Amino acid sequence: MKKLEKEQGITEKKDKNFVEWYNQVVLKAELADYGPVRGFMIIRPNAYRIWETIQKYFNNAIEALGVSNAYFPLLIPESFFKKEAEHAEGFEPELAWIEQEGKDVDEKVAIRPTSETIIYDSYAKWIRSWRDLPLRLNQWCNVLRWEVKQTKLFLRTREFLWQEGHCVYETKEECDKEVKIFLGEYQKLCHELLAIPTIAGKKTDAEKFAGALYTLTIESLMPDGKALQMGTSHNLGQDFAKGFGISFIDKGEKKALPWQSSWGFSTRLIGALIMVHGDDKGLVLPPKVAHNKIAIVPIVFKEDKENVLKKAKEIAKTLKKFNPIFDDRDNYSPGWKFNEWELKGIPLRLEIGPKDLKAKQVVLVRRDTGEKEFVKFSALEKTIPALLDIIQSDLFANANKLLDSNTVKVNTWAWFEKGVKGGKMVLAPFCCTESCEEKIKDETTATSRCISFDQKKVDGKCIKCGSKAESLVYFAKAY
RNA sequence: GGGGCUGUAGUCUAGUUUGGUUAGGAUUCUGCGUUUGGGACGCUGCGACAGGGGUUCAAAUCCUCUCGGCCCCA
Repeated sequence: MKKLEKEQGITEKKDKNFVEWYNQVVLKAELADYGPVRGFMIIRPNAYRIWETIQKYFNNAIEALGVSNAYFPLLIPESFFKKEAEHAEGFEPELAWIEQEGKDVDEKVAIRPTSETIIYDSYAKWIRSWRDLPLRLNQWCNVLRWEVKQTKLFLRTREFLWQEGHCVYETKEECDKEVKIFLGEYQKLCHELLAIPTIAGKKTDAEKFAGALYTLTIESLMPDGKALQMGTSHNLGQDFAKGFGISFIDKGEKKALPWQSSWGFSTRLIGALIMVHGDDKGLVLPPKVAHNKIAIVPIVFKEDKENVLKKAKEIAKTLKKFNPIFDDRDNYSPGWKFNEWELKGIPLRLEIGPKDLKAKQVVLVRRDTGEKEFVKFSALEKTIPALLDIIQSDLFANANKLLDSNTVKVNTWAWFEKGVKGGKMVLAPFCCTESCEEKIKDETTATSRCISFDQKKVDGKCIKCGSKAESLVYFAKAY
């Protein structure tokens, strides 16, 4: 019996061997699988559901902000990469070029690593007047970046799914404002839907998006002490407009260059979700992310079999809006089913057996805490939504505690080193020069995560070089 | 970029040191029956040496190349 447990459940402890634990959860909860080509993953239905939930949530949010969805081509002509030098330089090492041997090809093409260039080529044709602005489009798609680093399911794969928003504005002010608004939407998505707390800020020049004026980011800390970038929003300035010939006639009847933004998050978020909430039994889904919020397990014996099943089915029907899984498989024991639904992260389990039938009640069990509660049939429809809300907010509160207790403010190099080596998110005064950033990376492997939005007075000295600090900056080892 | 480990069924694994039965076991899966309050049991059936080349009477085992997987460090 023990052997069985070992082979089918999660056998690694989250706090003992995090890497192996993570792989087991992803594979055994049937979230993803390895593809036949190195660095590519198969997203299985359990994870794709999560992605669809995220999409639905986010589509609602951006629609309210005047963003429409669209789709642009997968392949990008080589010449497009030459129109914005910094951008091209940043992505060049990771581009995958299509080779068509023996065929007559006009121009070399690459698979998109991101879609700025191909989208802005169209924008140049579409934008004529200030009346065409602002233009706000988003696309859901896959992108390809030929990573040479170790790949990791959801966190770093060569192909991944994401959304990328691309907006065009008349003025810098408008652009600045909305770059921040979209970042705020990301933060809301992480906090409210995924129950993952984040820190918001601005990237240093060394870490900003290739070709951007500046990049805003939200960052979270994973349980193994590595930071994960959850979403970024860039003010691209006017360089892309220049490069791609996007211009408009402004209200003063003069030709003007617009300001542009782009913003994105990827299926990485699913990786974060697994890492932050999962436990030694497997995945833990926040109720709002879970498509199936309840697993109903009837406990049937020979005698009362028919009655128990009948009542269980009836309950399943009344709880339809929670998309319950009705598990009446007779080839598995109840214990087996409990373990399976725990592994897969279903937020609530509802047990009903002959004893419960007599007492007109069911047993409700929370996935996150394992807490059991007897609930009368009549109270079910009220209790369940309330319980789901509590689970959602408890998960966020716990994750928040973890982030809080692992965020430290330091002002000496010794504390800094100790902090980042101990897997903390470290807030330190920093001069923001690339040379200092490079040194820190060499010595500690930590990188700057963001310049905190929360800048009271900075009168300290740079943690590394000792010259006057410019800002308070978060540092951590990162994914 | 540097280093290490590894490849036997869907999964885990024995066998490799010292070449030699029909490659053994567990689990999954198929089917039947008995079961069911924390990974049930009996019987039945299916399923594997990553690939190429070499050495040999004989290769999962030795040599070699290729392909793949995993981990650590920069």
